[in-house]
Amino acid sequence: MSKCEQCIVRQFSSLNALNKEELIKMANCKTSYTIKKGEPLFEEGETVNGVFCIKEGVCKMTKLSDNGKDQIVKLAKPGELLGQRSMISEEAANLSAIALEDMEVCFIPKTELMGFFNENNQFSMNMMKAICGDLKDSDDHMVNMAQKTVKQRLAETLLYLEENFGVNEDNSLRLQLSREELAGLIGTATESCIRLLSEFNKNGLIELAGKKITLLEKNLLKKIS
Amino acid sequence: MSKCEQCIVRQFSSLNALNKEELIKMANCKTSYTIKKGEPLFEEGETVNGVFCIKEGVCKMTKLSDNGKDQIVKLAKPGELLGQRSMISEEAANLSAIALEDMEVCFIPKTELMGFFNENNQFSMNMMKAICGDLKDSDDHMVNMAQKTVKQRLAETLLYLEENFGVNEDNSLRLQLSREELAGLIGTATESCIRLLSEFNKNGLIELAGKKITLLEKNLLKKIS
DNA sequence: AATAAAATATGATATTTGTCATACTTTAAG
DNA sequence: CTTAAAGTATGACAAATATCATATTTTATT
Repeated sequence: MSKCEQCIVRQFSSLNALNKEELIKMANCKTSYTIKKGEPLFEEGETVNGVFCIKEGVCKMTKLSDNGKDQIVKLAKPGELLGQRSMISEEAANLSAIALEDMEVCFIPKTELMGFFNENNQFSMNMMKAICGDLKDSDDHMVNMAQKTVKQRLAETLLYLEENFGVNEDNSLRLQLSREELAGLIGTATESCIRLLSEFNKNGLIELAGKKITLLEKNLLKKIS
Repeated sequence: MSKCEQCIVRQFSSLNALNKEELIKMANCKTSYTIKKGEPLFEEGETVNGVFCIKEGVCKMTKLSDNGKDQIVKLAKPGELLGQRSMISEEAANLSAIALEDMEVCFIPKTELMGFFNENNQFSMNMMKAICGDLKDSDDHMVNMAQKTVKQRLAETLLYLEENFGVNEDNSLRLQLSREELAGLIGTATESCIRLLSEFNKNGLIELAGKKITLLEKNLLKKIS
């Protein structure tokens, strides 16, 4: 069993408030999982009795809309915790978490975390701040969905993907989403997404090479968004 | 200075976890305000060093979009606390809070609340749950914005307004929003909102009488949404 | 009560976006 | 390597929505 104490990603999450003793306790009760690309960590409606800590890989948090399309509500990367909201609300998961890459995650059971809540105020505070951050992001995202055109949202999302998930050596976006996923993220039909990508490509804003997307004119993209 | 102990709305918010002693402390540091319809409690970008507790009246939480339109992110009613997110994140307000009716609110300074956080775990937990509830609502709202048509969102919103804010004696929606505000809530142009209201009216789903809106065929509205 | 201002309503039209059909390309499976 | 399946691309068209213009109604102000 690996030690939480030595886990690098811990520093980037609410867990950085835990002391040595608490980390040892946590290491003893956590479970580690390997999740393959495309597999779920948990799905909408499931009861998640604890929290997942992402050690490696990126996942999408999606919600199935009435029209049958999966809306991507959020992308989560190493260091982030998943499932906090459902755990705290004591409700079933509102979103599904699906691996976009092979992932390594640890599961920390609710009972353990609740103990930390009661004993470690800084930890509670960190957790609250994380959720508050999610709330702000969600509100902002909602306003964009409501008020911006698909073109604006695509431009914005491309910039977001580069900023938050980086690029490969060839400058293409590191996180490769399918066109369908990208459409789900910006909230549009897959064909519309493809069409606009083609347009951006023709206009020299981006370069398309198979699944690879490279941002060429970030200033112009910013202007569009 | 009125006593928090005897305030009815307290029971509906996170504050219901406070004990007698804490309530007395709070009563001594809180400030009460009367806010007239149309006036702001606080605005986007302001620093809010505490939390507002709504005693009476409803307010809208809005965000100004780049296109100049005000998107209503949330409606808040008596018992709800406002400004928690900014306070906890230690950031400027992300949203403006504007009174939709004459309001009575109390302001509780941050310093006081932080003390309660540290001493009263149930209070922290309540606050977290409230924010988690907001996050779920926001995520759901976002998916609706992205995936539903304006017509669906209007139908859904009308039902939401009746369910959450009730009706007058004549069965019309108690909370009267202007067409512009309603448009801001469902995320569309004012004209589109008016047009669809007219359509619903013609089809007998609702009845329009000036600013008054009465839901006639809730089952059909539900079907549409 | 008279007038101005704001809100509501509706038509005409342009734009955006979704849907369906189909072709092409890449990936996966045998 | 071959074939099927999935993903990507594009055209044609329909539907949804925004925008602009203008009329009507309501509300506020003097």
